[in-house]
Amino acid sequence: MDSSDETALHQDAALSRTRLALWQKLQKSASVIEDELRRRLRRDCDSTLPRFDVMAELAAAPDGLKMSEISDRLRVSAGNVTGIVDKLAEEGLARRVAVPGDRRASRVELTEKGQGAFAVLARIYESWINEMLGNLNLDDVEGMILRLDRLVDALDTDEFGALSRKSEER
Amino acid sequence: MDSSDETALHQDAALSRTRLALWQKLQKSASVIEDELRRRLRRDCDSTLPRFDVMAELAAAPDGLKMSEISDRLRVSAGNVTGIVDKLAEEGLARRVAVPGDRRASRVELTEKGQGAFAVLARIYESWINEMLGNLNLDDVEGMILRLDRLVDALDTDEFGALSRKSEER
DNA sequence: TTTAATTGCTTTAAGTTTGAAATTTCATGC
DNA sequence: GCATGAAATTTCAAACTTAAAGCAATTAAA
Repeated sequence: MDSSDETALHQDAALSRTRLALWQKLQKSASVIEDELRRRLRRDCDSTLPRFDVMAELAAAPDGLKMSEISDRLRVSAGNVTGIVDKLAEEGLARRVAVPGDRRASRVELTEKGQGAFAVLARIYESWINEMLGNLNLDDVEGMILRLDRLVDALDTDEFGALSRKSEER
Repeated sequence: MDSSDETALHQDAALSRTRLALWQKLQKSASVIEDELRRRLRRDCDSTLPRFDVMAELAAAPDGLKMSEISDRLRVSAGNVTGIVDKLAEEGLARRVAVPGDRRASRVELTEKGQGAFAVLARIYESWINEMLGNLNLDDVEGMILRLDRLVDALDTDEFGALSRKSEER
């Protein structure tokens, strides 16, 4: 092994360490923000993050979504979606609609009440995010989006099982 | 309201939207990576992410940590830490040590077996991260670290309750 | 057809996580 | 001393999650 090989190895190792540090910061940021969102949703809106996430997916899908589509997009188990949708339905925020031609499946959609409730929630939610990310300026935000897009592309591509489905399906 | 006010408002609204988009990407990246780590830890190492996280904190603290310190640093409930440490202790990977002068508290530290086990885990873990973040080069990584540091600083500063404790205590 | 395989969803059991008591110990003021 | 409040953990119940099993309906094959 000559010295240029050694240098290359050393650089690889250093980059690996730096990537690890990045992951730790990414993880911490995400969990700090998520915890705070959870707390505020519970405290101020009598709701939860999983419910908000499901409603957000439904609000973005004018024709509703099948249970399996919700489960794929949010990357949570099918059984879990059943429970969340059950509760939204109990509260009159969402409903299951029969799919003509397939009696196994059902489409889930927001009720009018659900749409109204989500519209309120979404505004508050965005303002919270805007507050929490308040010290990142436009350049920062765009720079990070650029790099995260690249990261997500790689994660989707790199086989990582169940998680690539989302982009494949679109 | 004159036109310059309107422009300013519009820019604020646009920035708010962009920040929201950033958060969504951040959240997705983190959860995709986390899910994959969870899966691999279970499949290849017969372990879990919370256990790994606790061991990592302990490994980085030569004198061990109090239960409350673990709970603060990982931002999980105190009751949860009790359970995780119980299991690590059962398996001989960690132990509780009495704190002289305070019979309420106990200090948790890795056993030698625990240190050995963690050393192995940590190498594998870093290689996984290095693989998953493989398409981010040094510039990307450093650019993101820079911005995430600023974000974390703001999150710590901005009162956000329980979450600022970590940095305050150091 | 009849059979087999797949799909979409729900149910169940087991394990996590949390938030709120409950417990024990420490610290302080009186 | 003694009472009161705070601190460090643990216990406990409720909510959430997942993986696996189960069902019913659909599709494909023989």
